Amino acid sequence: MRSDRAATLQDIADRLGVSRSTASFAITGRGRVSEEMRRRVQEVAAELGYRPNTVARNLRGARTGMIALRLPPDSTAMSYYMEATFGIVEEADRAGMIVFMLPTEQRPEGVDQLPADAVIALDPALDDPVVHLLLSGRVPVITGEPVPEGMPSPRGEVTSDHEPAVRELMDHLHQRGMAHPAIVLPDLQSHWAFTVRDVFAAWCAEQGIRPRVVTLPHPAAPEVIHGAVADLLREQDHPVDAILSVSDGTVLSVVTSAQSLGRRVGEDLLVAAFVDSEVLALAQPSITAIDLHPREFGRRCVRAALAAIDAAAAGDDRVVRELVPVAVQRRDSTRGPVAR
Amino acid sequence: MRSDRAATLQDIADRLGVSRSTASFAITGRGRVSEEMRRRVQEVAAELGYRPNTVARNLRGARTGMIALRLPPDSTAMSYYMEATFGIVEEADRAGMIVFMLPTEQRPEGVDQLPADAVIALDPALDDPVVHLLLSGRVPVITGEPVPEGMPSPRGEVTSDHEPAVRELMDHLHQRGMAHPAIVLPDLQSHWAFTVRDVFAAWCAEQGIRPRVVTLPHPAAPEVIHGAVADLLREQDHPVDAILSVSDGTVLSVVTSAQSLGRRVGEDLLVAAFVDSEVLALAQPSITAIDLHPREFGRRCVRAALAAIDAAAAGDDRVVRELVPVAVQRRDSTRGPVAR
DNA sequence: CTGAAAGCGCTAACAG
DNA sequence: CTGTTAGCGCTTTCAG
Repeated sequence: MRSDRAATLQDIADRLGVSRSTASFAITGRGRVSEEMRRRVQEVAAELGYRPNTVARNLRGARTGMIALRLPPDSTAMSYYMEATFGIVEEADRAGMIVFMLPTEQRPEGVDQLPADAVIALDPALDDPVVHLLLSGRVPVITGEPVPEGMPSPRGEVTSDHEPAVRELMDHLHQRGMAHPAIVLPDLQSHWAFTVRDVFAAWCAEQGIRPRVVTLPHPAAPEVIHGAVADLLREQDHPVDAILSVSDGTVLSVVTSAQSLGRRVGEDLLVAAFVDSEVLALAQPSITAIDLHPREFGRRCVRAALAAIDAAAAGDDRVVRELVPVAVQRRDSTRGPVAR
Repeated sequence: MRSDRAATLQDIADRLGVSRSTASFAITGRGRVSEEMRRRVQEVAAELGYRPNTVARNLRGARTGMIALRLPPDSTAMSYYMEATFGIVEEADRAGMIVFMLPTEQRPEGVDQLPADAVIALDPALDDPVVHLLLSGRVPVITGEPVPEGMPSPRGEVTSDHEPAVRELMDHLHQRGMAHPAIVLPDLQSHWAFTVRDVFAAWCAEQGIRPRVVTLPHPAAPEVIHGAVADLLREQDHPVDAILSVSDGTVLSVVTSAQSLGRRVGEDLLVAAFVDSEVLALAQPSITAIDLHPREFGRRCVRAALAAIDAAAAGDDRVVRELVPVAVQRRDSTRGPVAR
């Protein structure tokens, strides 16, 4: 029954012998139109399988109905970003918006004028030129995690509430007998990496413990991780009894390295990660980690983006801020000594 | 120097005292326009920071410039999809197109009339109603992996060349001493899962080996996997000496379960996965897997999509087909007995 | 309560 | 070689 080309407002109007505008008002529910008319329009619309042409609608409204999403380069392995992305897509969909992904190797040309109403940039890194361009462009940018010092300010910032969780994790490890912790950091120029490092250091200082920090290239090859773990476990004076790995991919290598060096993870060596992922629950022993609630985080990014779009339209240049709670997932890798 | 609103073709035209169309032709390079004129237009365009308004351009061209991407539900953990997505985004970008993601919980309403020039659906599952809707909709669909029997045919199919790789993997395991293999399958209604199962069964039949197939819910909880592995290893008559796990998340649990049951993976138990991911190289022992080249796969999907778009415009309804080679990554988990 | 008409920014006949 | 003009499908004043 339906023709090859999509039905337009004009088709509906013609069918009813009314004008386009009447049909439009009836469909959007915005204008003054009789109840009877609205009913008939809806009916014909349904019959013709009418879908408003979003392109035309957006052209008219000087909007695009789109949110651009920038993930950090080299993020492909982290399920965190995948989850966050789905959260973003889900919430955008509820607002009738579409999420498109920026290519990792974005050509800088034109990136300051994307066909989008807002950009969401997750974990913006200080050394990511694309993010710099984005931030100085025309479209409002919301970052997932704040921008590191030295970058232009975004129009919105959604932040995970890392500090209390990191402290809770440290306290938990302490309770389970940790005396000589080490942290394995990726060399990422992101706010998240910086925060975790600083809170770790602060906690250690408060406890009068020497903070051992190992920085590894990102992404790190297994041998590199293995070497770093071996170094930590072989230290003569105070062999490490807990290793905190910032990224979830790395922690698996940490565990297997430690095991191959004769350590029993969860017993004589505690291990945890600062970002959770499905495989950490599947591993054996299961690995304690901080659940960053990426899906909810993504949803909040979209809400911040919508707020920023409205604000920008109203000439309001306040920065939207949101804080997302996170949770420590205690698992077997930090259960502590079975027998002393 | 640049005003608040974005520059338009009219702005350029006014500045040069020419007409919009001249500016348009000069920018797109399509029309007949003097070299001199083109140069001046380009110059002013650069100066004003002109970017063509894609929304307007697409409205005019009755196109959207967008490709919709549908990932299977419950795919969040698999890095395969993330890689494939980046390949898709990258290649689409080269063609000046944008990739937006469909929400997992897509409302069926209107899905047959998406604002997209093509849809790419990865691993379409027989029981996914959204894919059915998509396939009977107006916009051409390209599937990554063929649709299972019983679904409408898509306009394009990109397939991984699984069979030779699965055979190569089986031969490899056989060489390394495998006598009693088992396969652990997720209960996915996808072509991929069906193919892998069938090739496994065929290979076993040719060798006169009894094919042991265990089907697990997807996603499977670690205890479930552990239970299945325990059953396989405890079989009295012919305890299994090789476990093939279809999904990459599951294989990690298989390894740790086997280890906790006293097996030495890579020595007295061979383990491999049918889809590779970064963590499999990082695990210890590193795990043999089939590298599906997801990035390249994604790129091919886009090329097929572009071909399908052109074909559809030309009224041509041939189905575009592509076969992507895959590669077995041999790692420590299938090294075989150190000493017999 | 409804119709006519303008226009969002762009492209592509068709004239000159 | 360039200008004029007519839309793409939609929303939204402004008249009636």
